[in-house]
Amino acid sequence: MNCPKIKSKNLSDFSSKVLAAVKKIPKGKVTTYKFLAQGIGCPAAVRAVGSALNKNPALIKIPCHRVVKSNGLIGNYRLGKRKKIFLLRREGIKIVGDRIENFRKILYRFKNKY
DNA sequence: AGTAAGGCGGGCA
DNA sequence: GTGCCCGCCTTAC
Repeated sequence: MNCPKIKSKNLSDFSSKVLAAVKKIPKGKVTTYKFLAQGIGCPAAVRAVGSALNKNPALIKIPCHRVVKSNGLIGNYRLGKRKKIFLLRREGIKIVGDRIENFRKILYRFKNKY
């Protein structure tokens, strides 16, 4: 595919974009795989986004736990869903079961669509 | 190089 | 609301 424009040595172009975008998510907010995909100009690559995050090279630096499903569910996480929930709660995000409360309100949307 | 699997989304029953 | 199925793009073997 040709969406990615930036080249990187260790990371694929795609991953680089994804990671860069994730870093922009403000603390206390969340975004979805879909918006993320849109944000990097590949709205159809939602799955690929997940893959990229799964191989997250800098798990700590990159707040991948702030990325959830578009239906408000937590979704999965490299270190386990449980851990993801823990991290989110620690940022003030409330979670009930597997669902985020006030999902709509704390949802972060990317400004630049491409 | 071919194939399977994955932190998903959307549509429909 | 749930569950199933198909499509999507990338990465790993």
